[in-house]
Amino acid sequence: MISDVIEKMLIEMLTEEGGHLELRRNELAERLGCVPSQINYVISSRFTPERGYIIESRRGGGGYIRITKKMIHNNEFLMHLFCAIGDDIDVRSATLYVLELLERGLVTEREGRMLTAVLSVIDDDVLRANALKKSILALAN
Amino acid sequence: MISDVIEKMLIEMLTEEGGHLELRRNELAERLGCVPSQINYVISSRFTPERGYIIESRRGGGGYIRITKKMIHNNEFLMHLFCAIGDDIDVRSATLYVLELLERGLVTEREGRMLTAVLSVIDDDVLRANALKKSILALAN
DNA sequence: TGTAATTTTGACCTTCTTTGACTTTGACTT
DNA sequence: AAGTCAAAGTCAAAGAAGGTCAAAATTACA
Repeated sequence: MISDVIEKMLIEMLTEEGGHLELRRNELAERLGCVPSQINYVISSRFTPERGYIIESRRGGGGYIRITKKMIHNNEFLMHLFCAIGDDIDVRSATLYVLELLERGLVTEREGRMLTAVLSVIDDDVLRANALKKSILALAN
Repeated sequence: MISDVIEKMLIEMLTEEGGHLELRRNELAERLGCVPSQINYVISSRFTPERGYIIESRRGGGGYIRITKKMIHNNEFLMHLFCAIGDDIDVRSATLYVLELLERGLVTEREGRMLTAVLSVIDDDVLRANALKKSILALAN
């Protein structure tokens, strides 16, 4: 299965480069003999934020796809929290989580304020869950 | 990408000269090996008033392009930012704003990462604008 | 073995950059 | 004042990426 090959290759490159990788989609697809959108498929199905990856990209001339691996796995509590969040979360619970982060000194007071502020603006539980998870990822490393 | 090279060069010159710069378009284009209008492209796509640049120019003999980086103070900047956000904002612009907050030392790198993470998750321009504004408020006090 | 999930492909879209032909403006001559 | 030349400005077309989505193919599984 070509997807597995791509995944392995990306992971290998990623560990070689120390968790940070920038690639040219078309060039890579060419090298692997697959269509470019296959790369997107692999990325969106395996390099998800749930697994600690952050994806950024840019189109046009000089475009790229950037993959960053966040090491949240070396923090037991963050990991636990991450899983506990689930697919959706209401404002109240989210606020409680932030409070807990604060108590454990994993975020500063300012960061905590910012987080609660943002999370309370979001009016969708799924979106809020994603936002919280991504924030936690951003804190890691 | 030649545009990035030009941008870097201009920024470098700009900081060297203390935020003020006057250049000859054709001469610069020649030196960089690109068409003159490329300079215009870079200026209009990266040295925008939104990012605090002021562009003036004159045609004809002895013509020039002048770039000035407006140095406003933090409070003023927050004010400006707050207004500039408006009722809605797309991910790209939002990210640029966060970058500027970072450059001014108004947020730490962690805070910046958190902010961009959250803002990129939000899929509605109006919601994103509100989130960004609230965050900025959370920064004050 | 039939159905659901996953993977593969490709046509079409959006964004960003590069280039060049053509336009406008300003200074200097005559 | 008219003409000329030296800038800079504009704009649209072409080029260079990456993104999306849905249909087709394949694989997993009850």
